[in-house]
Amino acid sequence: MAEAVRAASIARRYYLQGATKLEIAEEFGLSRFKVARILDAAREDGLIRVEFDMPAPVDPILGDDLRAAYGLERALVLERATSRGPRTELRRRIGALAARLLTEIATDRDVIGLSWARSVNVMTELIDTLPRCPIVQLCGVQAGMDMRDRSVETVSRLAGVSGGAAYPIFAPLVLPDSRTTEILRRQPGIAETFSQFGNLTKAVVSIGAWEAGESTVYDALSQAERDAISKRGAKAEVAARLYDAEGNPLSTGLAHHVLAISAEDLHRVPEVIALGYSPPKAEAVDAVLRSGMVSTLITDAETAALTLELATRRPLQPRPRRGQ
Amino acid sequence: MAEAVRAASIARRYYLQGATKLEIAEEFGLSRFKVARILDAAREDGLIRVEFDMPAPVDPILGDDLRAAYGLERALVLERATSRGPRTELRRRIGALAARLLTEIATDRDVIGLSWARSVNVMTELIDTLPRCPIVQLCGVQAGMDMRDRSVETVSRLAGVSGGAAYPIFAPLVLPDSRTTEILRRQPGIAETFSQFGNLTKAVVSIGAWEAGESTVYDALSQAERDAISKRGAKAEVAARLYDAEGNPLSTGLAHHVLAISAEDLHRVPEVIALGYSPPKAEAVDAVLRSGMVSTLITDAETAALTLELATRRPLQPRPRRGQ
DNA sequence: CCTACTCCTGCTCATATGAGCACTATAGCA
DNA sequence: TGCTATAGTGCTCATATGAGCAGGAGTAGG
Repeated sequence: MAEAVRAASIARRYYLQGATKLEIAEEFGLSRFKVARILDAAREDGLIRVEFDMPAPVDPILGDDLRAAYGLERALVLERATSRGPRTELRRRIGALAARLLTEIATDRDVIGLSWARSVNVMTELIDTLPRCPIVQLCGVQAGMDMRDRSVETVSRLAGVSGGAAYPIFAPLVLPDSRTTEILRRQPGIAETFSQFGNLTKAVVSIGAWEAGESTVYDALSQAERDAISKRGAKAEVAARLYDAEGNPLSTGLAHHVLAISAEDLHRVPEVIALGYSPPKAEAVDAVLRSGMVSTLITDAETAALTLELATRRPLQPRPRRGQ
Repeated sequence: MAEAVRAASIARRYYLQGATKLEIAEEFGLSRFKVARILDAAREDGLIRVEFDMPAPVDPILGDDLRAAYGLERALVLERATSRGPRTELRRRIGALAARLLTEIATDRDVIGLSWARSVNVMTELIDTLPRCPIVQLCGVQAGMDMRDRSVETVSRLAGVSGGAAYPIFAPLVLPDSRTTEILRRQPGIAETFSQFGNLTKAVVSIGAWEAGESTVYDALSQAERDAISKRGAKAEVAARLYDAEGNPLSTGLAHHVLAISAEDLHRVPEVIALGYSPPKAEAVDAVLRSGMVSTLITDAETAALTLELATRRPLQPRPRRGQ
């Protein structure tokens, strides 16, 4: 106990008051080596707990582990205590985190892309200030989604908040055939939006799992096409683009009848913020993170833990994002 | 928030995983200076909290502050949550801390002195193992104290546990006059005990305040003598020796009719463990600590906080203990 | 009594780090 | 436009620090 008390004193001087080990050694009449060993031992024995006062309900440890495991720029993990509750509540919290992050990191030189997803919509609703920058819709509107919340206007709304230009896509995400898709893509407004994809500096997307209820695209297809895509190994969907378990983009027939940014264009965006929450999506999150496309992941604690397990279980070849 | 998350990641890598700032800088693509600044800022902003898992119910922060303020070797402060309750309960907890400390730091080369006090008695009752070392009674028995708990035998009991020699004083602490005192001091058993005072390596004493109910010696004197001593500026009493508010030993008439170790001999003991608990004793604790005699203080959280205030209020000339 | 062993300590030297400075970029303002 | 203020950055060099090692104290076993 006497040891522990002394160790605590030393730790406080060192960690909190920033004293040098040499100073501490003199104060306590020890050699600096002894001080170093006491501190190391205290850390290893768990005598010292370093905790973090986060300004948001995020779990810094899970976040940091995810960041390190997948080579992300950062990961915001909704802390466990706040991860409970119905899915809509979880979505609201995830959206709030994303809103806060985007508000914080957006500058007036950004070009911001938004994919279609309920969580992204929640995010836009929670943003009330944003630098003057263009807002670009990354994919068509999912017909199956609830339109009553005026989600079609999300891009315009956010552009209104920002004061920048809006590049919406007033067309469905999934179309019956490639011909219709091509025609729509060449439509004046839509073509203009597509032309912005090369200028994007930030994108907010949602991660879907390739199973019922975990991807609005999945839910919109025929059972035949769902199965065909499943057979190709699709595990995850981002902006109607598919990825296998290793994070490789899959080119399937789907690619030709959706109105959405291409996987390549999305990969080229310097900052991709991906929202992927709720445990059933863990595998999909793992897959998308393996693609190296994501710079920031926003998820909940439970999904984070599951995803981390997947990361540990299967070796992860370092595939760093550009500029990291 | 993005900043905070990054800072937390960095702090975790640095503090918990022991990474060097250079490594962290490379990982995060920052300069090592930036990393240092982030860590400094995180500390200053209170983003990082260092907590301690103490193996005893002690408050490491109050203890460390007391230690630093008075130049002690250490201070054990009973944590606030456990400082509540009736005085006997508090005494039991303080005694338990002292028992644990003494058990831990005693070696077979020690000569241990005990002053008379209820808290010291509680301590001895809670000690069940001790290296083989002599136990020396530092002062006579306070007649007013409750004898039913066989406290007179404390020294013998502890010597029994230790297996070492016992040097008791079977005589009252306060005597009617100096002549009786001198005669008793020369009595065979008592003289032998007094001759051990020069060999003491550790002493456990209690701090009394010079007011009713806060010092058994005070309570044992006539009102006339109490007042006379008060007028001399006495604030604290340790082993029937008196100290003024500055921690200077006072020589009063009392010195000549008590059977106890002299202030000088007590000062010479390398390790003096002082028990001073309950808020009314804060001033006395402050006074005794100013004497530079104490190496270890054991107190409760409330008293510790009050004493700290006194230390801050009145400048404290550095008067370090020997060998520190 | 020695020997081998472990544990603990503090040393050397290469490396990491901090204090203070100089430089750049941006902003506010005349 | 140019000026100053301010904040942020990364440099130099003296200092602090860690890894690994060597010596000493204690100890169990021969």
